[in-house]
Amino acid sequence: MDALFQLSFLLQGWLGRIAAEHDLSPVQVRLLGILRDRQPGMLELARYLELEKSSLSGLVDRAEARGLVERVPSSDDRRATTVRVTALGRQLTRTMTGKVERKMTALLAVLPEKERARLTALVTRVLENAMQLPVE
Amino acid sequence: MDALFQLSFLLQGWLGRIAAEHDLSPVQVRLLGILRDRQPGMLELARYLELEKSSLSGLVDRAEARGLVERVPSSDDRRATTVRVTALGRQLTRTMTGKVERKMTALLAVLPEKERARLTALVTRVLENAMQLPVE
DNA sequence: TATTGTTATACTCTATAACTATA
DNA sequence: TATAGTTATAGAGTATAACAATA
Repeated sequence: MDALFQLSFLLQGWLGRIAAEHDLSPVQVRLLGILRDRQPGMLELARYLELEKSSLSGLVDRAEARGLVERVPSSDDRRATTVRVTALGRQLTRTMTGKVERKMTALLAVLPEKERARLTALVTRVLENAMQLPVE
Repeated sequence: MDALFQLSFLLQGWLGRIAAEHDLSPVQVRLLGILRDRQPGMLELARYLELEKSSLSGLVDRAEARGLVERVPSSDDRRATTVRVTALGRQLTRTMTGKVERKMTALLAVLPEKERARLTALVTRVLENAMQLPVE
């Protein structure tokens, strides 16, 4: 259905512009989002982001140079490195999340509460179905 | 609302992967989509894509090198160039559109027809509201 | 002078291949 | 040998600034 795609372009456009206001690329935002409640190794992080490990090295380099994340040597494997979000990175994430939420609230304000709940329920069912779909 | 964002990531992920199967970037897909029913000038195209004109030069260069689009000199302004999709570009767009539509149909098949219609109506209302929202 | 477009340059993002260090 | 990660290299995508040609 076309409306859902249009909406997805709209939302992603917002995300991109809000990120750009803070000189972040979409992938840097995803990186910070993943690190919100995890401290994964480089390979694990590459898997989350669907990137090659070499791509991740540069990505983390740049985020680290900006003080948004930091590499922490793994204690039990001296080859391995984990990545942790810094206080600065966390604060930046919060700022952006707030902006996004305010936009989203304004967008959905057009619907009365009952219909908003119906929309959420329908989208949630669609998402649950998506999990079952063949990955292809 | 979080579910809508999740859905937007899912759909954009599909688009990206289907485009990658054909060695196209998301922006190349948008370029071809815009050219489906228009033959705009470079500046106009840059405005649609929200790019600098210099960025567009390279984008069109690469698409032209692959035979997907072609530059056509404007007849009434010798400075201006218009961009036209080729038969090959059009065919590629059709192929990808078909794949996306099939995925979308499978995704929404979880909802009975009546609820699918309700979802469309709700999303459409939200989109209409989005037009009214301050651009900022 | 203003507008349309390209070129030069620099940076981010990405992949592949080769490498280092550790397991 | 295998695994975790980095480095070297190359190409796409983007922006800013300087430029050429035409209006």
